[in-house]
Amino acid sequence: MEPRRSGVPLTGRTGIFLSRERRWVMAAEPIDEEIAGMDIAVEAVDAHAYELARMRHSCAHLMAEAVQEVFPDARFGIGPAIEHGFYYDFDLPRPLTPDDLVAIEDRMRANRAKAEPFVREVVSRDEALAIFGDNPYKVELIEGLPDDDIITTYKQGSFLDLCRGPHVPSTAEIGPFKLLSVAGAYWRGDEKRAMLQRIYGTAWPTQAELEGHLLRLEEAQKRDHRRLGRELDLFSVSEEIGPGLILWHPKGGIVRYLVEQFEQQEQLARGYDLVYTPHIASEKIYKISGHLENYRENMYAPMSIEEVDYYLKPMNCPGHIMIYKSRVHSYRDLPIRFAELGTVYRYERSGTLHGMLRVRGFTQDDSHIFCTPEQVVDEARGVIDLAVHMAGVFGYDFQAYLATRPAKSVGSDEVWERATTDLRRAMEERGLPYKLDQGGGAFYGPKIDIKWVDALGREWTGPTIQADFNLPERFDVTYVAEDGERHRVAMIHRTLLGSMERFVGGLVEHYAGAFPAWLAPVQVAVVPITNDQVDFARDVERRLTEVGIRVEVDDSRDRMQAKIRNAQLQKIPYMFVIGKREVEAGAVAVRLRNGRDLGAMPTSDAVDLVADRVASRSLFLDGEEETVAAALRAS
RNA sequence: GCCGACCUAGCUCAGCCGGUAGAGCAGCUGUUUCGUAAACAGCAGGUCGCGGGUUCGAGUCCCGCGGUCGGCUCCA
Repeated sequence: MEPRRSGVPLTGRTGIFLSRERRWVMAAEPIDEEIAGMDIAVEAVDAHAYELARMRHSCAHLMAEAVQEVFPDARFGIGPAIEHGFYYDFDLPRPLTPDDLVAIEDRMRANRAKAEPFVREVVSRDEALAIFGDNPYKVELIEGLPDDDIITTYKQGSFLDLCRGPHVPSTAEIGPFKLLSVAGAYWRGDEKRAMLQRIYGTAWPTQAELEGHLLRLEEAQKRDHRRLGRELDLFSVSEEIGPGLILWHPKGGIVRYLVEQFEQQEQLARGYDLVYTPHIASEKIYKISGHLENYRENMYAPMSIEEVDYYLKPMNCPGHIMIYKSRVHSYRDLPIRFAELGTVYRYERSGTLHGMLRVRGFTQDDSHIFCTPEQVVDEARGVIDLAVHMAGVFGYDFQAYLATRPAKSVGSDEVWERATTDLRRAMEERGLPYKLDQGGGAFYGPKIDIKWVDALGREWTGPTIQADFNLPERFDVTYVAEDGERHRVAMIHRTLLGSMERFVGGLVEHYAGAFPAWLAPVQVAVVPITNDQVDFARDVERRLTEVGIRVEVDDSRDRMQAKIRNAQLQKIPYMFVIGKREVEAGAVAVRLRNGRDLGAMPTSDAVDLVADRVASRSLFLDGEEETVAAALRAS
């Protein structure tokens, strides 16, 4: 049988699969055909993951049973296992309250204790329709099943559900769980359809694992860039300025500046040219580019300037193309790499805004590479090199994806084939392992997506390298080849960090606000113990400032303990404590923000230590940290 | 945009069944000058998100709007 949309033949295999939506998809045991309508990107047929997902899915049923007890009129949607737990969607007579969750959880525990068996039964289509006839959601699911599909139900206790399974033998085998939140969710993810109430929960084999997971959630909360952004005075959002528009405070500004400087230097060293393009542009350009046709819902209303409509730019590509087209280019000029920290404005629906991570105005580290078709592989490889380098500097792991042709797209099959092969080759030649993101490409071309994997194992938008067949056509972008004829140029869009907003927001969470020395807004806090040491502290400040180190002297009337605590809370990497002894010895006592006390050392040594760590963009504050980290990696 | 929750001092949060706003931290002033995560005291600070309604009386109840949060959808 031909898999419909999956691209991964599953027939005859047993197991579970992690779909592109990061939802665990369970197959019957054994699979007698492919999973209907599922867009499978990643397969994970390992026994442990299988059992975990099975247990979580059973927990979803346990929850549904409890909901049915509390709300006899409830109609049930779907209840799959997901990455760390499960959810179930319900159509209920009234909104759920936090108290409901507690009640449902209590019933779940009681029902689990009954050790009810999960009973599988094969039913005919007509039987299924009869059983679930009063539930339009289940009816729709049944009607969507292929004609020859085997339809099964599972029952535990009083709860009967249309379900492909599999399940654990009895509710007693469901591990420790906790219900986490209620949220609205469209039926079948379609915003034109009914909104159901979704309860999210998490479940684990052991209590320790459950607690571990809850602890990780807490840790993620502590790292929330919105909270740290306020505590560390990095940025804010003002209702008066407007939602989704970021105000960068001085301390956030310096971090952004340093990241930008670093990236610009790297680009200049790799043959990029820096360009600048305006924030608004005439409608003429967006008619040619197709943005008014295809992207209008993300663009802000135009302003009229002497009878012509002008738009805030949602992308930088048109500007870069116009720079390219300002003269005729020989094949000898290519590749040409235009880079710009381009600020763009896009309309985002209010409900999607999220701190610095999802905003309405942002600055992309954008670049467009114009080259010959033959140069695409080399150029893509060059970008990958740079991307891998950046990941290393910021201390991210990464995972690459090759996103292929989506259903709605432009261009011929052979052009797609060629570009996809080029991107694939670039990764393979570079030895970069990647996963397939079937149908995840842009409408105008395939792309490589590299996701940063942060300190908590979460994936973030990272570098993306996209081939574009659309714009070179629309703008008729050409070069003159050796044969003296004009040929169509190949164009690559690429961004490394994505946007400064999202990247710096992500960095805050990755580092939990404790930036490495080179990025720390304040690198050294000088702490005189009493007023008698302030003059010496000023001296130390001067010496640090002279070598470009950002320093603050805490000459407040606080006690030393309070000064240290404040520096600590600001996550300042180095504290130079100065008492009577240090002044006499011309020394400073160095304390790291991790609590380690390096003791007194000559001021010049301390300055050198910091300067060295800054210059090398080290992720570690001193040699010992490095050693410990290396040992952890090795183990 | 949709579903739900929330919005009280710069921050974190109290505020009962409607009776006229409170704490800690931060800030300011004073005293203290002290060896590795919070000295002590005083002062000041709020159209309780905004607008309307119910009521003798609204931070508390109702409606509308805005914003935030958790999701859905979408995405750099």
